[in-house]
Amino acid sequence: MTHTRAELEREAVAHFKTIGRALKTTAGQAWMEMDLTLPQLRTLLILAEAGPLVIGQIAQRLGIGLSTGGHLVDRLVQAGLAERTEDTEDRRRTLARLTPTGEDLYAQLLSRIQQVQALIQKLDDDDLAALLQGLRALSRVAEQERCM
Amino acid sequence: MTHTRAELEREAVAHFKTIGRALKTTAGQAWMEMDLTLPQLRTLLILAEAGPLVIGQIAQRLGIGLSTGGHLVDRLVQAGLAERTEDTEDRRRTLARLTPTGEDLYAQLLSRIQQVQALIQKLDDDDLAALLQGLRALSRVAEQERCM
DNA sequence: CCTATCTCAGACAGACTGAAATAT
DNA sequence: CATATTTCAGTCTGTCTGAGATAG
Repeated sequence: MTHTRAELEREAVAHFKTIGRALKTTAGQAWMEMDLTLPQLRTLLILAEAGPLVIGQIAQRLGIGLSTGGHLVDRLVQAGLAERTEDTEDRRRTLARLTPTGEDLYAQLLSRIQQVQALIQKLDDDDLAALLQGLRALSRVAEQERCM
Repeated sequence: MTHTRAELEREAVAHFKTIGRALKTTAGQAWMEMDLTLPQLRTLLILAEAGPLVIGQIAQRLGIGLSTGGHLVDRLVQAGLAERTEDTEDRRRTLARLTPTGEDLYAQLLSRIQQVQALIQKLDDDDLAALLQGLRALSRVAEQERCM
């Protein structure tokens, strides 16, 4: 074995960087063309990660007033990125959720998962199997981190 | 072999999602606390990915006037995220580059590479070797994509 | 004189708030 | 009456532009 553990770790990090850079090159366009403000983007992010939410919860998470929260959801709805639904349990509430367009934008900007998927499909069976073993281990430690 | 190729691909994508979600949970805080506007964030992104640039190039990439470009760099400088340097070849020009603080913010928000590094260090040797084989292949196809 | 940047004044959009109106 | 949301002023901050000032 000519490589130390530390060298292997560095190489893995370097590969993540390379892959990230390649994805960003194609995703950079989305960042430049996007017509959202940061509060709107934060709202998109919250909806993408915390599922359908009522206005009050969104406002609370953003640390802003109810009025502003409703307004921000408005903007996303007008942009076709979110939609309002009635809460069947309490009809006073309004649930906000992302539309498929909104999910797409989120994926393009932040998760880029579709691009990763495209790359994975190009791997040969052997590399895929190896990647899978590594990812299983990685997502295991990631989950452990999360619960601590 | 009980798993089809498509199933393995799906599992790999699912693991990427899991890992991404775990990282975002810790990075979500950064998005909420950050005190930048979107044009400022775009400037940060450009500087992070295209290295030191003169004001004119930044303005051109953002598709805005020189005046606004300079102003945006100002904000980043005031926030301690960027710094101005003299261009030694043409002293009329001002080079803008990210400070370490700026690089950190970018990494936290978009590349999250430090967090990935922390996870990698927790893998055992066998899983790391497997991950490495997969990543080598993945970054190879990513590079190919980029040049097309 | 030309070029790169900064400064200044002003228009405009969006975030945000609190109070009143509305719906359940 | 209580709660969730919307509507309605009104303020504030940041973007953006274009003209003129400054430096090389």
